[in-house]
Amino acid sequence: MFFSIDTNNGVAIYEQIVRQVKFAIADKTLRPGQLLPSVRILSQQLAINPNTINRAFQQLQSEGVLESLRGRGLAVCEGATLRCVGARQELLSERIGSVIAEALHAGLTREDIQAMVVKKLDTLDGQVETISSSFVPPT
Amino acid sequence: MFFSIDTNNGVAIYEQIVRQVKFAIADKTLRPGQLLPSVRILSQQLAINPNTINRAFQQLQSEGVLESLRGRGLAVCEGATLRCVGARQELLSERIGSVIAEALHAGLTREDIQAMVVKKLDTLDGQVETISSSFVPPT
Amino acid sequence: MFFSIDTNNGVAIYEQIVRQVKFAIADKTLRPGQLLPSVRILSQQLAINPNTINRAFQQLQSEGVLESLRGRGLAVCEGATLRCVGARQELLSERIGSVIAEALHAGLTREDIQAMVVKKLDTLDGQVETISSSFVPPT
Amino acid sequence: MFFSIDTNNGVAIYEQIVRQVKFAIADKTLRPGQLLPSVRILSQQLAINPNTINRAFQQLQSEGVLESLRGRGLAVCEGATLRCVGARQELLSERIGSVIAEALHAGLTREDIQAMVVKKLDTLDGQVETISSSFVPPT
DNA sequence: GTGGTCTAGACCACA
DNA sequence: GTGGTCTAGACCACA
Repeated sequence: MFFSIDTNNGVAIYEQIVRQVKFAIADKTLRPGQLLPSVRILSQQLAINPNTINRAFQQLQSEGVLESLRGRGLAVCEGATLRCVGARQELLSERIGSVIAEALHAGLTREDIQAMVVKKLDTLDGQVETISSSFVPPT
Repeated sequence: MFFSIDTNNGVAIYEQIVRQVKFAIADKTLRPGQLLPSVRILSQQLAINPNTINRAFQQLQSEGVLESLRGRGLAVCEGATLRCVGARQELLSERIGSVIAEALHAGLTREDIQAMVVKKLDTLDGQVETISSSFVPPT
Repeated sequence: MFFSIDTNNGVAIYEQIVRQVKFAIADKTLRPGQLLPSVRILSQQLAINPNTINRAFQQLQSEGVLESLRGRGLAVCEGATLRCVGARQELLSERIGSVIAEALHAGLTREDIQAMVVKKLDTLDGQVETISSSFVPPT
Repeated sequence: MFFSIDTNNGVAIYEQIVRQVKFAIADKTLRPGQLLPSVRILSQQLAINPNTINRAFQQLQSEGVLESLRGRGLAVCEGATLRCVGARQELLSERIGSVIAEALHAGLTREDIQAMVVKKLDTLDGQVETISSSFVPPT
């Protein structure tokens, strides 16, 4: 399962799902044509109300990332991979920018901030299996 | 003025105010005994409803950061500085951790993430004080 | 319904609600895990604005007495019973102390005050359960 | 000085002054014709804004308890003593009733409440010099 | 249905 | 002038 929901980070749950679907597509964990887990199953696994999953999937359809295959479920659209790589870059960049802006505004120095980032990377990176990145560096 | 409100970053306005007051105290921009700008004035300057300011200030009182001086205004409590330095550390650490967890989950490597952080630092820190950076700002 | 609001006794409405929720928990009228009546319903029954109810509930959350179950309502926290028993003792003791201090200051004797208390107990306690009183109710 | 102001008991400051003037008159600490301390002096002694004292004194004039003597100050009205004795009875009875109602509502028994009253009397009565009471028992 | 946030505007006590 | 409380009503996320 490629979703992990954090109900205390201020990001709406449906928004977290939207982001993570895009990330999984950028990642090629989900490839064009591939079906997503059903709303019912996801709702059980994440202990999230189906309406919330639905709302996320509807937004992904309206953005042309997912498409409905009658009677089969929701599949990743053709050409979504590239767009999701771009979207990932943008989504993460925005959030990182917002956090760093707050930290600078709070009076921390570059060095303070970089130290905190490294510390968090040390803590969190170990917890995830290392995956070779398909990340496209900032333009 | 030491407040800057972003109505689109998912963080509630009153919560942003709470954080920034704590930051300003940690910063010694606001010192114990000092009066805060009045609710009405802040409300005008930030174009935020007075009730929203009030809610933030109520929370800060309940946390022992501010105290009400009847008819005069709200003042920073004695001993708030140290506690706010701790709070600042915690608040920023949490948010940075959340963003980095998301970035790792999205498949980025340590190096990808650090590169994005440096890029943002160059952009944002440069807006304040270009000299302090040893990197060439990208603009 | 375990709430009774008096809009003319100087105590803020939201504060009366906070106290009475704690009393009901101390009382075991409300037990840990149990859901409270919804804001909308309480607001109708008490003829009080929902925001006022909300404010009381917010405070109870910040004190760790209630917790929000997303989309379901507000529940009594585990372990709240004991803390509310202590809080009840303290809240009532404070108010009784304040009234007695005023009565003594006004020149009444211990005996005067105790007589007034007995009289009030006879009147008010009789309204609930006349049998429990060993005094003859005055009215 | 016969005033003692408690800014944390929920009763408005001007209301506390009104009550205590009436108590002092009921008590014969203040007798008809006698002048009250000036607003300026009271304001200094109580560390209360003169406007607040003024508001209390205006209410006492409008109730016929005090009268203005041109160029001399405010004096206790003729016949105020008896009315203040009645008022004292009523004011204290109301407040005591309100507290006892709350305690009963909170689930305490008569015995619980009387025990708390006795305990408070033991604590507080010692602090005040014993004064023979001119208290009129409940009708 | 649930609570959470925000705006708009009133009235009050106090300095 | 200051903050504190309350009402009225809107919109949102979630179950």
